[in-house]
Amino acid sequence: MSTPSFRNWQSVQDEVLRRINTREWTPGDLIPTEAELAVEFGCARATVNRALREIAKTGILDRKRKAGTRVARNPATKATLNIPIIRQEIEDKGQKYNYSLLNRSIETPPPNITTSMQIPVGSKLLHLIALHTADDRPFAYEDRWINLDAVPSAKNTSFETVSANEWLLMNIPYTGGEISFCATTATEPEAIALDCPFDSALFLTDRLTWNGADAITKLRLVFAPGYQLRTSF
Amino acid sequence: MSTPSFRNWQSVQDEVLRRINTREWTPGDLIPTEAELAVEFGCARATVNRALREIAKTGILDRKRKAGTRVARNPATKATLNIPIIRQEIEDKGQKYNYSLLNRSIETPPPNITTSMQIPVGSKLLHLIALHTADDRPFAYEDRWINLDAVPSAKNTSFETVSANEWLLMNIPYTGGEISFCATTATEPEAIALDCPFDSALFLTDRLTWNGADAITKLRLVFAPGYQLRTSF
DNA sequence: CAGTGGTCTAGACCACAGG
DNA sequence: CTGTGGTCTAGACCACTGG
Repeated sequence: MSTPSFRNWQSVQDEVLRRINTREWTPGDLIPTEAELAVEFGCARATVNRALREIAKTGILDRKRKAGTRVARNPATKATLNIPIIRQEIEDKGQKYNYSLLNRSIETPPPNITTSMQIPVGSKLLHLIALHTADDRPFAYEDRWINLDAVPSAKNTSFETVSANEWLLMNIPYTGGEISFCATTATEPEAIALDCPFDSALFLTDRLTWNGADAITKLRLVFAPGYQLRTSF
Repeated sequence: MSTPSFRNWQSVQDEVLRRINTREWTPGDLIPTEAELAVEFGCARATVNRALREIAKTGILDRKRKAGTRVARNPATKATLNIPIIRQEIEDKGQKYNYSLLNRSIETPPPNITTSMQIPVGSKLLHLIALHTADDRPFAYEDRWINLDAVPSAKNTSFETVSANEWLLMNIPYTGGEISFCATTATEPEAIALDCPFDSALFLTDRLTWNGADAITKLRLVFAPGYQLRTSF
């Protein structure tokens, strides 16, 4: 068998994936070492390393020093979600975006907010409620708390024309966060703002953003009926 | 300012992210070239390349040949979703998993299935309906179509003890797929199987899996009330 | 056309963990 | 202790694309 030449890491990656898909290497198998593959493929070890590293990141391969590289037994599918600014999400669909602030106040938040944001009980946070619309129809209802200790400049911002969504992204750095999705029925203010029946099934996003150890903002986004979150893997 | 030495790509990455977070480099800015940074950091260009490449993958940097590297203006947050086998998802929570097949038949699917799977109208597919339970309580209701042309061996599999979920993963390679999430109200059979009211808001996952150009399976998963999908970024 | 990122190479050293 | 992956280096060539 004349081995064709694999001169770049992508072709090496393709070949490795082919061998996995054709069961030439089956789940649980130890595959040859980088050095061996480099010889076989006629390329440098760094090239093989790059290819295998990228595959390992998808979970299809498990790599351990000394133990070698194995085909994973139960590769949990991984998909990458894009979480755009709402305005962009709407404008990308060719629709007209609009934003309106329904409420702005500084309050003591309910306990579930303080605990998830890890903030002293009794702290006051900026509480914003807003509605995002697409082509003048309700799109998403936003209920947000902002940590004024971490974002003092929010105190002097009205958020009447610029959504907190965009303002925070443009002005406040963050290092990470958590996000969760679920289905819920509308609360009364949500049903009114989104102009849908009280018992509608709505898609809900809950988001918490951190800058280092400081909670920046906690956000509850309820989408109008029909919303879908999509991605591919 | 005495520049400390950055001898590995992770420390270079940290330093670059620090400069972005501190607004030393602001969104839209062109940052120095790899070669310049390599000199400044006292490391090889490949090291800088690795660091910048990884950052670019998160969307925080935009890189273009000749144009250079810029701090992205609207970095859409990216989160990685783990889509485990349902059994693992349940067992990871320390609960007892059970699976039962409610229906198995070979049918002509409704048109929305044939179109999304890009299959000739009138083709017959294997149709499975199953219930996954956690600690003997309904967890998810599965409605699945399997393309027998792409997976002929499914015809001889009962799917009574092994869920299609696991059987397919263990036996059939795939190259990619699409997934979407939304909220829905229960259909009658779903409400009965999941033992919840008809108007419950349920979390729904729709999944389509491909092997090259062949659709393998299309799956509608409806979760019992309270289900949450979580991740971090 | 020329500047920038993208990649490959050959060799080297290191870190980790299996036996 | 030794084999394996993880990474760094210096140099080179290539590919794309902006001007």
